[in-house]
Order: sequence, then structure tokens, then C-alpha cells
Amino acid sequence: MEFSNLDQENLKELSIRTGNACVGFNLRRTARLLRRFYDEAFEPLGLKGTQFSLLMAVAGNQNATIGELSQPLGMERSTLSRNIVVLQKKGLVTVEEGEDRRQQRISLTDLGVSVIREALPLWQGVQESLISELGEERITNLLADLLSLSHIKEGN
Amino acid sequence: MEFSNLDQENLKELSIRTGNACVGFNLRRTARLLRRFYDEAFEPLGLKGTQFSLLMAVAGNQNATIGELSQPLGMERSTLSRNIVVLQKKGLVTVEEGEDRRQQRISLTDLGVSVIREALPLWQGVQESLISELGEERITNLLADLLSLSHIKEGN
DNA sequence: TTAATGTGTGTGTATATACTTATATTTAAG
DNA sequence: CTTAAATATAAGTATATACACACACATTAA
Repeated sequence: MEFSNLDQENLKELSIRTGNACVGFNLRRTARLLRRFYDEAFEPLGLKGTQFSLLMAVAGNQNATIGELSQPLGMERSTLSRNIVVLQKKGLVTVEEGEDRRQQRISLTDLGVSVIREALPLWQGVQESLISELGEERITNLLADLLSLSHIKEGN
Repeated sequence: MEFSNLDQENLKELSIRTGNACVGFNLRRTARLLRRFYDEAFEPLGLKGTQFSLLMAVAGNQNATIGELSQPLGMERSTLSRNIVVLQKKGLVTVEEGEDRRQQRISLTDLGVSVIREALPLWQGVQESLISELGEERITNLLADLLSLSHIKEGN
């Protein structure tokens, strides 16, 4: 492609082409749009979709530190640190100093467990909506592709 | 699935299963991880990937209002309003009152155009990295799936 | 043992995101 | 023509996100 003479016509054309092709843009846009879908589903529990995800990650890694949890989430530790505070304020998780006193170990509270119990059917409802929209196979492929993309490192 | 007796074992199991299956979580995680990839690519221009996307959207919709722009981006108007201010502060876009004095019409500045000219090869570099990682066909399918998902409306 | 180095987490700052509410302006009802 | 309803945007508030830096604690080297 030649980018040197960008008149009004070329810009329009390029905008459409890159908008359709850009993986990052389309990922973010779809995530934005689905976000509302998830948030509405969990709204009766006062949860956002993001918070449900984090709560489930804590459930699967009981007593993990911020650093340990941040790995599978692909999230900055500082980001995770702040997101955990939100769950803590809601009474869903506890944060306790580890033997190494720099570490903070995160666990579910009883309330956290019971909120998960109520949230899981709502999550499953959304999941089934998405599957019925795209079909099981396309969803499976999509998840595999997302996983492959998330393994990309700088320097590739 | 039965969610009523959630002991430690079931929680771990459920966490893994929902984490692997959840479209929203995997979309967000991949978007998080790719974000760094894009941001590093555009760093020489002082741009984030998100800002490049928005700049390209402005390029393709010259003189559009906030409301008009928000449609193809799938973004809240209030969000877009704030994101545009960032580009305006960088001198990349202008914001002008429309004939309808409630409207704000957004256009590229000359600097905006020249930044796009420099950014496009960088974007293409990232795009080619992703394609070489997943292959053209999987990328194409992924984009199609993302598009299908973004058409999901509440009530489906 | 003390000093240097390394590690885990939180804070400061900035952006991205959305919902609710406020404000200005336009359009429609009467 | 005046008032009520509708519309476009911004501002208030909250969360999600990341980078740079600070701080406390731990480990290693001297």
C-alpha cells in the first residue's frame, strides 16, 4: 500500500479498510458491545461482567497473591490490585498479608461463594445466547484464536 | 450443570471451565494483551492503539458529529466525547460547533493527516505480525466472528 | 552484620469506558 | 408565541486499564 499522498478520497478508503481489518480495533469494539450484554445479565447481583470474571479467577486460585493472579488474567499487577479492592469493598474477597509480608493473599468470602452460586446460571444464560447466535463450532474456534493471539510476544 | 454445592473442589473446576469458555473474559484478556503490542508499535508517534483507531475513524467520517461517530465505533457518546478531547489536545483533530449549535463536528487537522501517514506503516507491521502468527484465514474468520458477535442485541 | 540488590504491592497520573444527570438548543404542541 | 418535549453534548461518578515510581520487605554479597 502507498501512504504518501493521502487526499480526502484515499483517507476514506484507508479508514474503511483498516477499520475492517484491524484485529485490535475489532476486538475492542466487540468487547465494548458485549460488555453491556454481560453487565445487564449480572446487574441483579450488583456485579459487572469484569467483576464476575475476576471473582471466578479468585475462586480458581484461592489464597493466591496479586502477582500469581495477574498471570492467568494477563493483567498488570497494579490494575489487578485496584480491581481487587472493588471486590473487597463489596465483601466478596478477603485480602490478607502472607508469610512474606510483602505479599497480599486473596480469598473468597462466604458471601463471595454465594454470589458465585447465583451468578453462574446468569453467566450460563449469556453463554448460551452467544452460542445460539454463532453456533458451538464458531465459538470454539473463536476461543482458540483468541488464545493463540494472546501468546504473541513483542519481537515476533 | 449443578451449582448448588460449591465446595473448594467444584469451585476450582468451575473456575477453569468458565474461564476457558467465557467469550467476554477471553475477548477482554486478549484485548489487554494485544493492547501492549499496538501501543509499543505507535509509541514513536506518541499515540496509543486506541487513539490510532479513533483517528482513523475520524478520517473516514470527516466533519461527523459525536453521535454519528459513536455508531460505527459502538461507543457511548460520552466516552467518545472524552476520547476526542485527548486527540484535540494533541492537535490531531478540530472540534467545531455545527449549524445546529448543539452539535460538535470533528475533523482532522493537517498534523492529524501527517500522523496518520506515519502511523499506517506501523499499523501494517502489527497487522502482518498477527497474520503471520495466525494465518490469513484464521484472522479473516476471527474478524467475521467478532462482527457477528457485535450484532447481538439485548433480548436475544 | 551491614550494605547492595531484588521483589511484591500500592500510589500518582493518564486514558478508556459507561451510566446518570445537567445544560443548551431545537422542535413540536397548544 | 410560549411552553413542553426531544435531542446533542458535557460533566459527575465509578470502574478498568497500564506505566512509572515509591516503599516496604526480603535476599544476597561484602
